[in-house]
Amino acid sequence: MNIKQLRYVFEIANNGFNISLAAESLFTTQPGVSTQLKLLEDELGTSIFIRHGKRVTGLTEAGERVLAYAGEVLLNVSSIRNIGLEYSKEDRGTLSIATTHTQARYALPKTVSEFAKRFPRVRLRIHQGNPSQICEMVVRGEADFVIATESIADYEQLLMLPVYRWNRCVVAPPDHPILAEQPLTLETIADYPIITYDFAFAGRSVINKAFNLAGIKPNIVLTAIDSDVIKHYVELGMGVGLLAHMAFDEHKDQNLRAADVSHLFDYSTTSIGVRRGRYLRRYMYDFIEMFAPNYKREAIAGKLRPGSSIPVFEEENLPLR
Amino acid sequence: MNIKQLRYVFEIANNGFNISLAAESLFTTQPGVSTQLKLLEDELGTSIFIRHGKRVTGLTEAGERVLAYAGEVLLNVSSIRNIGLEYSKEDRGTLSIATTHTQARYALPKTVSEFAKRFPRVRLRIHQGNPSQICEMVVRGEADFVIATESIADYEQLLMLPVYRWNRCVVAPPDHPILAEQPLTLETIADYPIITYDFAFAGRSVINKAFNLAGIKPNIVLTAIDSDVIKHYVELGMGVGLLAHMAFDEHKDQNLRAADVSHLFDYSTTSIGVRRGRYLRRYMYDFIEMFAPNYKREAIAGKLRPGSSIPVFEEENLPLR
DNA sequence: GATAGTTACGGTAGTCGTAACTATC
DNA sequence: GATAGTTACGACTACCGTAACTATC
Repeated sequence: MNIKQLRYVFEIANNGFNISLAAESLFTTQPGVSTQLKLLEDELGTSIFIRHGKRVTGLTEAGERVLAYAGEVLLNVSSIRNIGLEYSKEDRGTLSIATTHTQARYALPKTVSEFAKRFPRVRLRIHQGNPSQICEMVVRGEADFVIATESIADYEQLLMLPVYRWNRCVVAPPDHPILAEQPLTLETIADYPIITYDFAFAGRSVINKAFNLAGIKPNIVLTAIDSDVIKHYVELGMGVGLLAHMAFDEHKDQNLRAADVSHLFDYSTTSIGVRRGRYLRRYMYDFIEMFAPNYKREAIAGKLRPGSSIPVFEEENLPLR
Repeated sequence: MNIKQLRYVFEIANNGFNISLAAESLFTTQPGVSTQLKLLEDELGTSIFIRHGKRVTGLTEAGERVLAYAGEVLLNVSSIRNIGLEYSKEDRGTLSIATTHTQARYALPKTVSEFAKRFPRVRLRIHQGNPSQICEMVVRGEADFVIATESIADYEQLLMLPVYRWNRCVVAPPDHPILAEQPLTLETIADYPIITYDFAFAGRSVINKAFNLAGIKPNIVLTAIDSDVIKHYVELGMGVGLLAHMAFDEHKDQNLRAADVSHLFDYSTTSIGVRRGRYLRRYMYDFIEMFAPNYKREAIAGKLRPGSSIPVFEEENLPLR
């Protein structure tokens, strides 16, 4: 058994059980992957993948278990590599953040540019996706952090640090009648066509919950994954926008007006998530601290160590944005 | 980087930073270990061990971290091997129990012989040592289980399952005056020379605590790691024995009489401990269930998975022995 | 001078890519 | 017939053990 074989297994499973694809993403040839897989299966005395004739189609029961441990090995190996880099090339490296559009566009820029100034030799990478996609990127080790809102408490392998809470506002063109309604109620909002986030996304479920509880069926005419897209369609007059407070900027969005609706919806919490059991470079801790000043290096390091208990973080006293 | 190199690092650290010794315990040659270590250090770009000239004397800061992750890798690799065995040689394997003399001699025989009958092709191995030794054997992966009393809550890497509670009795030759004293008090016991367990051991601290609280200084004339040794010296008239209830057998110990002293000392809890993040063979779960029927396979498996929270087990309703 | 570790060297074995072959859809 | 996977083969590389050398205690 060797690390390469475990990586091959991992990659085959993450490429739809297609050995040729896996080989490509491993920058090697298909027969090589095939042979190494066979060697590993022979050594273990049991097959890892289910085969229909020659085609690989899924994991055996043993394979599922092997895959889980193989993933851990790869994670640990990458941690060791990172330790090497930490002590040999202190100021160089990569920081890979997986996040949603809203965070990338409205919450992160300040921290990211500060970080880039402080660590000019660290390459930054921002990946976008929906909450489950970005979480899985971190679980698989393809990204260092995930920054997203809710729905991410489900990943046992992620350590989630709540950072701030936020709520929503209604946006509309300056002359829109909804802006005259005081105070805004769910009923009023439901009178108009609504444009808001896609269901898979950032706090959308909170919106649904509020309307459901009130027994109101809102008229959602358009959903998007992206605050800018929502705002654009609101400008075109397609309806009123319902979006995160931070996504509205009085100066930039001069064609729109916003009205706070914090009283109508639950607050959502945005968290930063890291893979448990992973070694984090010092600059990664610094990034966390820049984004969420209440999380100090040592506190997180302790929680990340394998075998440490799942901490429950206070969500009450988080800053609002 | 490869698994072998990580194993070498691990073994060097566990052999007092002596490369020659490590090579021996790895069944290979010293130059081989030396070379591979150098290769790994070169690849990581940082040294793992502190060197005085050519002598290796300790771990660098980076090395400490590397070692921790290397240990995880080796654990995961052995888990994968075990999965292979589980699915290819279901009924064959090894079960390695690290425990104290008292457990091995008085608590385990019934379970062990039952187990041997049910799994005739599983090789059994019982290691003895003091609580910290045997815990570390499990942490290092040299044993599958540790069965011991207290002082083992400190190992974050071990999942401890409390199994039963027990207390102590005083033993003495049949004509000894202490047997006439009713009821027995700490003061009375302290009037006689006492023979009991070594300090490193099984519930010895509970004994100290009781005397300390009462402000009494007991006259402990002899300590041993072994109930049989204690009983032997009691038979010789050197003093009264203070030992675990289960270590006294009315039929076999006909030269001695026992008096219960549960009212004088706190109960001690004996637990079975397994390394977190390790894959356990089915027969291992069966062993646990035979020794502690309230622990079912699925419950433990869930707790063992990496990243799962540290469970707190009830100690209140445990059986007494 | 005994113990511990590194460097040098050669035979062996494992690895990887190309090519040919086979099976599935 | 196109896609997916295995087997075969040869060049190359890595590995391991012996031996010689060097440093520490």
